[in-house]
Amino acid sequence: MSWTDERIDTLKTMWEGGQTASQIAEALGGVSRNAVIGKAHRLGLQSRPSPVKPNEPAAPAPVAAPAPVPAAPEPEPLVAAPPPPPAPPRAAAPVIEEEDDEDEDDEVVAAPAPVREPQPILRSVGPGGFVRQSPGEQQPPATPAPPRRLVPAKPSPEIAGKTTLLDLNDRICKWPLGHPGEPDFHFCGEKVNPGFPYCVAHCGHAYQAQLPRRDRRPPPPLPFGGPRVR
DNA sequence: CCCTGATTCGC
DNA sequence: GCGAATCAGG
Repeated sequence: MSWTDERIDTLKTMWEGGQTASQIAEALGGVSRNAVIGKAHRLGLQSRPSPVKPNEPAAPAPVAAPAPVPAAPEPEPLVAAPPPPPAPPRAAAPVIEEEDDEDEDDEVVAAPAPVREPQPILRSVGPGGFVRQSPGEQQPPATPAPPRRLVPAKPSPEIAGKTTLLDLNDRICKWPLGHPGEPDFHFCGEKVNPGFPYCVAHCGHAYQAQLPRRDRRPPPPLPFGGPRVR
């Protein structure tokens, strides 16, 4: 990944908006926290209350004086709807993200976490084309009116015979094929390489020796069938 | 441990 | 210019 104007812009906006380097890195995708910090400095964005460095006086302690909070937490729209000013969310499909995949999970089960998103909320789109959600912006699961009776969901025909999420266990390869949300999204399902979450073949893709940079070869194939093409 | 940003330095 | 490694504080 390179620093395109667009990405630099996102970096600036988020950095100035008070997002942490980690958050920015994740939003941008394909870069590390360090990369973000390094770039921020090179851009002259420097400074910003560092937990390590002593800070200028002047500003009254932000911690002791929390801003008045509205009685009820305002429900945040699922899709970023930042007030007029700041940059719009980056809705564009990801462009060939390199490495970095990390665990894209956790997002569903997140507990009530302290909201720490001050300003504009920029989000990225995950490898599967889904919109990422920060832990702080969970929508309490709406409790829909219970249906009159529950009918067992029948698997779509496309998925017949495929390894679905529900079929996963410790012994079968969890390498995803296709894109989450699509009707035929499924998992490899081969017998795993013992001790690994993937079969032998997919382990070959997932784990690669860390070579000196100079000697690194091709961009590793991505899980999720690669970036979505629209 | 986790997190944070700052800095260094080989590439 | 880039970012991993490292440092140092919370």
